Amino acid sequence: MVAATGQDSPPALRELAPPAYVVLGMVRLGARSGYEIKQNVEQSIRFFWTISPVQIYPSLAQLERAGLITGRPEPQGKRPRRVYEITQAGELALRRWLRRNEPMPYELRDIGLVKLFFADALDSSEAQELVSAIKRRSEERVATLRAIEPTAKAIEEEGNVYPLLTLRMGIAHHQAMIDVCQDFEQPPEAGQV
Amino acid sequence: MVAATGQDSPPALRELAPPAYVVLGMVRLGARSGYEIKQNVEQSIRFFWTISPVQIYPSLAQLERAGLITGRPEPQGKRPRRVYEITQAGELALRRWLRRNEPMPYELRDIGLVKLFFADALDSSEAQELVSAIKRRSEERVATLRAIEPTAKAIEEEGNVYPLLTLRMGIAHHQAMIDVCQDFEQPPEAGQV
DNA sequence: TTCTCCATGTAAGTAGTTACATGATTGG
DNA sequence: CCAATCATGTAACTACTTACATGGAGAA
Repeated sequence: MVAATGQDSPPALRELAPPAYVVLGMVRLGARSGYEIKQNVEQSIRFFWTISPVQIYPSLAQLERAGLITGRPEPQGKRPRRVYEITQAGELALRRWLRRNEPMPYELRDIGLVKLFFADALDSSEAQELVSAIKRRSEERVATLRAIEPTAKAIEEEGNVYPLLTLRMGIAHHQAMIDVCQDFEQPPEAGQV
Repeated sequence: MVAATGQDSPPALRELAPPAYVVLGMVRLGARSGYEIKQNVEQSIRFFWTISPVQIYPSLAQLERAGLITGRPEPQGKRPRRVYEITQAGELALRRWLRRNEPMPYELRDIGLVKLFFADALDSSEAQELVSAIKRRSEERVATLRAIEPTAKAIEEEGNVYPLLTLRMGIAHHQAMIDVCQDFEQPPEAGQV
């Protein structure tokens, strides 16, 4: 591909990029302003997708031009503020994206695992220290995720069950890493339970 | 930070970036040329770190200037080729990096989980289809990783045990996601085993 | 009054990818 | 002789991050 850089064609007509769908989905779940979207992302999907204000505000404008959300000014006193709602067209576009069966690459970038991979260069006690650093990191992550569980359960009560599912995945995910570290530190006896 | 863009100071003296350490570590494990490094990465750490030829060759040059590896030409016939070995200084630098206790951010970027997070927008059968797509993806990943296990075990026999550990983590990791999907598809009866 | 939060952006820089370019060697 | 692989690179582009800019609102 050569063209379609984004300067030449009106963004409203081009295929939406993932950040725009994230914004659209968050508006659907009740985030009203760009600021609220950022807050909600930090409380939920940031563990598998990040987005910054610099991406959020242009995405909101693009979605509004495309008629997928409607915005109206709702200033707090003299502080400017624009609040949004999803439209019928927006609901449809979101569902179409969710149904679209396209490759979903799972991209992990983890210096910790890279270091662990090369840990044979260290002597054994230092390498063990690396293993427990990795383990501690996952333990902290599990604690962070558990702290979010009540919020996710409240969202579930309101009829949105999938945020809780992704949370459980994150927890299971890191718990599995903790278990592997533990096994490695104290190898289970063969023939024992 | 404002300066230190890389054009102005000789790269040999600046702090090495992660890709350079990846290259250094791979040379230590026996990858001789840039090409071999790329091959080995594709067989191992690509699941948590990727690197392209465009990063590899400049890194090799930088490491050589810094005295952490030594290279000599070893053409295959008329095809040019440069092979490398790690130096004492290189071993030290690698160990210093491995020991350095710095934050090790765990960065996951996964459109699949994002879609799952928003799946309440779909009706229930479509959402279930998404869950099984996620599950299938992890099953395929586990199969891919299992196929690498023999290689990792061979490397273990040669005295490098940590590559196998990171492989086991990857497997456990995705197996945990599979289990969560399964639980969600067939909720376990409370009070039952 | 001063600090933190709310709210929205611009400008510049970093890290990385993809596409392309080149050409030799090996195996069928 | 033709395709796949070996081997090394350059140039252009994309996506994202960080730093900065601005200023009102509410709380201590």
